[in-house]
Amino acid sequence: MTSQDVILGILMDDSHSGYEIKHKFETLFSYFYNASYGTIYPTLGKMEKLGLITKESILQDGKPNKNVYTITEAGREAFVQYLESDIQGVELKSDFMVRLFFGEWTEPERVIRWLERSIAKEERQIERLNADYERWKSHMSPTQEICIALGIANQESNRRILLEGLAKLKAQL
Amino acid sequence: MTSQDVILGILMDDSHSGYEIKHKFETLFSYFYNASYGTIYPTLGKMEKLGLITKESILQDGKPNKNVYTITEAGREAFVQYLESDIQGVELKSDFMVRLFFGEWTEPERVIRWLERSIAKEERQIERLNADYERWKSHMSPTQEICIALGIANQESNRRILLEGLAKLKAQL
DNA sequence: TCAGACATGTAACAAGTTACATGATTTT
DNA sequence: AAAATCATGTAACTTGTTACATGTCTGA
Repeated sequence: MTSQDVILGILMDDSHSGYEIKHKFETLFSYFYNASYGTIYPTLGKMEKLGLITKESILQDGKPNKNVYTITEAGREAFVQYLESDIQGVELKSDFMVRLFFGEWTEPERVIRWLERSIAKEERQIERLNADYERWKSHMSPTQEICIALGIANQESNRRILLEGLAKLKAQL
Repeated sequence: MTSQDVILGILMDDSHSGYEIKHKFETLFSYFYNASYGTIYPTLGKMEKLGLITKESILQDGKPNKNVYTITEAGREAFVQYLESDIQGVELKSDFMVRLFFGEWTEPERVIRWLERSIAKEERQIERLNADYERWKSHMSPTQEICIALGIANQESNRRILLEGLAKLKAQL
């Protein structure tokens, strides 16, 4: 899976600018994929050269021009090819879990602070995902529903385990 | 969190070679962090130059020499500084979830195959994590227990949601 | 006899982030 | 008056992977 594949997926049902694509990453998507402008803009340029997408410049008043990209037939074929390729394993990099693993090398009070902040973060995320679900569920595909259910269930399971762990650590103080 | 921080953490309670560090990544750790030899060896070299670790070459017969690294006082201080720094947010990159999100663009049979394979994978991982826990629980710290509990709970929640999703998709066929 | 464990290291390449550069409009 | 939104793009840098290079011993 490359950023090109993900951008093709976003352009499959509608044309978008680079700015809008970034927005989609942040709202719908950030839970399992993300990319910065420094990735998005050069990738769109490369994809246009490859003939996977076409660019249309839209003049706006008061705002900068918008470059709206539309997927081509070749782009659709490339996306289908991606869907037919082997699935890559998930990559997770969690600073929080690394610290937890090495938690014995710092004061219990600090570890407790880590846990409390992490729990608060999980709770904010659960609320955000539930709100996202409420807002978009009417036009979400069945597989997208599984996606968001995975996210919510994960965050709820994290919350539960962290609360249990926190209670145990506090009992040992 | 850099690979240097994680390597320092591993060297905190015992000296190890690069090969052994890689092995630790793969067994204890791969769930939330990993690095290849191409990262480990150059990082160890850099850390030695910085005075964070010292190298001792051990001659072995029948096997290649082993470079065993030991953390220095400066290394311990650097590790403590890492533990005092801000926690970085988790980074997740999941090809599986991206495909699920775009699942409407391919045949339902393919999506069902993705789900079935993913469920089988989660089940293997759950067994592996449980086996790891049984093997190491006697010398695991309380925070390490939280770590492994997070991993197991996550994988079990994924399994549950995927099974539910699979049933729904099959019903719609 | 062949795969896998043991063991280190480099070079080429790929991928992605951050910071910089620019600037009007709208909301707080 | 400041911050956020809208909008694009590049250059320098960081980080990391993959493949190559080398070689023995052990167990299936």
